[in-house]
Amino acid sequence: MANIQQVAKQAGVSVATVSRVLNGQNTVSSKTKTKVEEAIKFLNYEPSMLGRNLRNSESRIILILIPNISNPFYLDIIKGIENMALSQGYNILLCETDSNPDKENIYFDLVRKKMADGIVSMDPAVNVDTLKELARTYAIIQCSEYGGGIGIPYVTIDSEEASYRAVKHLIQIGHTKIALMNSDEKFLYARERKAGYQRALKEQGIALDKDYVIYTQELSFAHGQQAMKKILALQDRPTAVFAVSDLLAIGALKEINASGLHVPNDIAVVGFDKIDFSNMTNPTLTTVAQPMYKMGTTAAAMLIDKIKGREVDSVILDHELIIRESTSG
Amino acid sequence: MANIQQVAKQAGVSVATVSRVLNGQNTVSSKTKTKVEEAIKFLNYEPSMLGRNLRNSESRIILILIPNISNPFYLDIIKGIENMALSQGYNILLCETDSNPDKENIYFDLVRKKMADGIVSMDPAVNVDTLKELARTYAIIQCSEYGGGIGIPYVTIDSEEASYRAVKHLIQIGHTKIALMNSDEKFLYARERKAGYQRALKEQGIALDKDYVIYTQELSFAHGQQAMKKILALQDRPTAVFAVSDLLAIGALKEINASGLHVPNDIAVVGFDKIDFSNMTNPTLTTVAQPMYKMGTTAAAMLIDKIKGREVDSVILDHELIIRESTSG
DNA sequence: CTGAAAGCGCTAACAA
DNA sequence: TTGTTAGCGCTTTCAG
Repeated sequence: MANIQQVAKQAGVSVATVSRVLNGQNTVSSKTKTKVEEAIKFLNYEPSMLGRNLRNSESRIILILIPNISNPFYLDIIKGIENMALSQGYNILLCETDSNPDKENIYFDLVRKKMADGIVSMDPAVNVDTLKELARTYAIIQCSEYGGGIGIPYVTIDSEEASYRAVKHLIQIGHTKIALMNSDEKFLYARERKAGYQRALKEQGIALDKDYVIYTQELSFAHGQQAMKKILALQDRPTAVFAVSDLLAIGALKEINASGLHVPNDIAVVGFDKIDFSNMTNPTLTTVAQPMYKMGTTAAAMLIDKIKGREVDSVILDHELIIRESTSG
Repeated sequence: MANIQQVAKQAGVSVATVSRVLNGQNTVSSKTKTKVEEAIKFLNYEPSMLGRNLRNSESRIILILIPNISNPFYLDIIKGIENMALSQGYNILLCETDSNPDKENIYFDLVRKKMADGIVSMDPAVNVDTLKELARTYAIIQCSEYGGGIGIPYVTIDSEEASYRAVKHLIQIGHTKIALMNSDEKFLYARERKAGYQRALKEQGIALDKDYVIYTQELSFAHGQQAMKKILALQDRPTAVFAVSDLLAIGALKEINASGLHVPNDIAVVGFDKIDFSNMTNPTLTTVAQPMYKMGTTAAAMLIDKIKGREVDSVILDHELIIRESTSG
């Protein structure tokens, strides 16, 4: 547990010189450098980040805010953020908010108390006012979800267009009775995905049936099952379902199977997110792929730029429709 | 961005007094306390953890080492660790090692460099020598997986017994031709689960068929599929499969379905871990439940004890066999 | 009950 | 090329 002083003494130089060697400055003669390196090795010295961080007024930690760690949707984004962060000497603190303001506040405190240098927020339910307030002082990026027009840079995909393409695909393979399984429209992405759904229907002259639009409280398997139950109970049952999340869609799949109907012959299903499990279901799930990993690296790079005081602009990434068994029996 | 000096000046007291108020010491008169609190509010002061951490030689961060963030197995353990940590004023840094020594080393460095106060390791493939070496100086707990006898405290379940019960269940419902889908036996849990499998067979006088023991390189869906392919190709096909992980079992399920056979009528399947998705498959999966959340809280509590310099003993928690559709048509 | 002052381990401006 | 020294923001003796 040696410190820089002891290394300096051991090497017979000053702490400044040791610090220079530590930080790879080339203003040190190779002789002294060797001496210092030997002393470091001899004493088994490891520089303390606590001292360095205080001195530099930085923590080299970035916060990732997600509503729920169990949602596989976030996995690849997180990996992207982490790898980019690591490559720039940052570490990530993964924070599950449960969309609970108290828990959010614990994590916001971390940046207020200088224990974190910035935040990548992926929580659509986060307290937007607090976030906006924080963003005035601290580096914050919104990822995947963004509360439009609150002036925080974001990275996302074009949800409206993605939704439009998914529904158009269903129409092209012959469906006209298409249900939408959506989130609460308090979320921007929910409004955008509904808009895309409507545009596709309208373009093909299909009237919007209000009964075909079902809202769920959560993007979970169980809520997908529940919603599908309602859809199956409809008088004029739709022949296709577009769910705004794979977890919902997988719940729907299960429910359809349980009712003795066949996917896709009786009802076709499209999900959204391309989580790993969407390829493990029976049948495999047609879904919209977001470039998760890239979203993560982009968000991290933007955040680090912001931390360093540089200007950053929002980014919209591409998406892709993955056609699999649930729409092509 | 006020600091403690400015608060002291504003309140007309010394920094020591401010610090006392901050830390809730009751050696401050209520008058001065009020003055200080007003100054804090007035200046919008937030104490910096960088300063405090350096002074206290602690980071209040604990590391969680997992091989792969995508494995749902770890989710509840992580939640348990996090909640316990939070309640004690610690934050968690989630570290995915990819079972890659270089990446492990990045994270080990965090504790060497005082950026983390301790480690909960859940990586069975972690470099045991390094871990052992680190454990001499730093607080380390092994969770769920442990490399026996290396002197690091651990929390886990009795894998041998759990495996024994799972296999016994299969025997009780009439199976005698039972395959074991196992991990590489370099992992202790793999050896223990095999031992439980053997004990159950032996107890019932069923001879061990070497062809029925299949090893997979990874605990993943894809590897479960592959392994199941091999099992299905066997001359004398087993009527039941016990997989040491739900992900393997779900892969097996998919493969059996694809081959036109029926679960459980043709082949019964048992998994291990009770991940969320084990209840979403068709049919739902019989599996062994580990008390994940409790494992997490226990590990965190043990680690914090260790950080504070207290003695800690290893813990073995209970498990439970969850019988569902994949073994009871 | 309160204040002065030392120091946690490090970096960087300035001087030599 | 190297050393001296002043902090970064906080906690905690020790004195009063």
